Amino acid sequence: MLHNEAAFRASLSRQTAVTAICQAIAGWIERGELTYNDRLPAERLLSGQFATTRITLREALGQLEARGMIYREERRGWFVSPPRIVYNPLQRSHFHAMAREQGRKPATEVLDAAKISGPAAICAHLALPAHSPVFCIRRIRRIDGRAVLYVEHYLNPAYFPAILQEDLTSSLTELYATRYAIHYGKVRFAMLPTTFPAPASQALKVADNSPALFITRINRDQYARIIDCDLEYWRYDALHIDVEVE
Amino acid sequence: MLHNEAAFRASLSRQTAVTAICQAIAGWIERGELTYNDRLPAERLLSGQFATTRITLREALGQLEARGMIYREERRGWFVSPPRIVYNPLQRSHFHAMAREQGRKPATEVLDAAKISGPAAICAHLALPAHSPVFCIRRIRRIDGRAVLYVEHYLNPAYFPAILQEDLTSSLTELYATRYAIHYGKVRFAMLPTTFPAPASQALKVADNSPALFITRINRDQYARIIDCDLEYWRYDALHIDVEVE
DNA sequence: GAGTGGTCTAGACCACTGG
DNA sequence: CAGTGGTCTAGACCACTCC
Repeated sequence: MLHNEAAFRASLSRQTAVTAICQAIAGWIERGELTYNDRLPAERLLSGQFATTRITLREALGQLEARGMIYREERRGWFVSPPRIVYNPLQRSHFHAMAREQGRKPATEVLDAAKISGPAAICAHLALPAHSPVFCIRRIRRIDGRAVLYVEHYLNPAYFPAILQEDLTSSLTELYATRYAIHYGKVRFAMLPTTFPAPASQALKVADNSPALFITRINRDQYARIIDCDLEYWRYDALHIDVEVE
Repeated sequence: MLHNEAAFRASLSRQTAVTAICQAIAGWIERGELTYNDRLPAERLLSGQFATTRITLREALGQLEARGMIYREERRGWFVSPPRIVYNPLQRSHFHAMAREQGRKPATEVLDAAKISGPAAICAHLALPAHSPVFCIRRIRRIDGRAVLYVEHYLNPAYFPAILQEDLTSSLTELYATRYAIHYGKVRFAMLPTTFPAPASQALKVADNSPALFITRINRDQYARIIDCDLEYWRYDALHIDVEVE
């Protein structure tokens, strides 16, 4: 099959402008000339350096983004991706502890928290009748200053009276334990790659079409009661999932 | 903050050519005017229909691809994505059974199978000394004819004498059970989003920069011995991970 | 061989960020 | 307000697929 042979050679030796640019920039990062969270030079500058157009340059940047080597902040520029956080969704999530164990600096911001009429899908997760009242807490989480996670927590209000008056900036896990004597038990989670929904991309300052890892967790307590569920949208280059069953 | 207000309004009401095209094509799919694995009209045709350039049109197609609504085959065109396969990596993987349970048609192709000197990383996974001989089986898997998975299996040869002479097109799980009386026990898996490596993109006929879900599984048998590990590269729009611990 | 997607050029204007 | 990224135009040639 000469056709396939030719295709194969081409795919091996193909040296398009885009791949050349990718290799050059990847080289800067590997050799440490650019490090974590450093900003790349402006697109017009780079396209000049590589003697090409912005369109072509942006194609290359998009490929490096897809590989998780760089990321962008809406209208601010391109940055070198820091190492991924190793995350086991089956463990009781304690974001701050997890980050610190890996030598990273965590931070949490509460966007808002309210009692709402639960959307049908959420109530189904919580095993409640549709439109039941639920607590909704929306937060974003940072690693080393970079916003990596937009999360909506939905709580069964029966188990957490007056929790909206508490300080929701710290760990919910801890709050559950100290204030309500509720501990996480079994977890179920689902995960699929998509893009950020509008509220998430706004909060994280990413382009609203950029890819994300969407993780749903349904959490039970020590009595196997469903106590809450999380809808998590992660920057997809921030995560390394690692699951080991005990 | 007038700045933020303006930004917010813009982001809500923004109706760029790209988003308009996305909505139009998404509408075709939602209304069933295009269904699973249908090919979209040619790019030049579409760009004419939307009175725009191919660059802009391709931007829109790229966004729909990121959402998992459409996919492309290298130089063949754009197609409507079929529903995702629900996959629990903690369960003993039986690809064919899993697909059939979900009403899909599975297929497997063996690319090659050989005894090789194990790369260091693989030997570490298998708890073998570096460069130990291992069996390497490379396969691709299809759902309803669409190649969705490129996988490299690495087997500890001590447990599977002469397995390379067997028919490797069917389930390894079954082969292990019937021929070697070995059954899967505990599993560990890691997962991270990246892009396809060259051999995978070639085998699956995807652009070599396109995003993929990279899943590593390390499998133990009923005696908790590590028997094999899999390096799986999935089309990222083909999967819906769902993990429930027993 | 016709038509397709993959790549690329050489510009332009706008909306936003940051000093 | 200068500079940036986001968006868009109107073309072009090449390598490949499919008939």
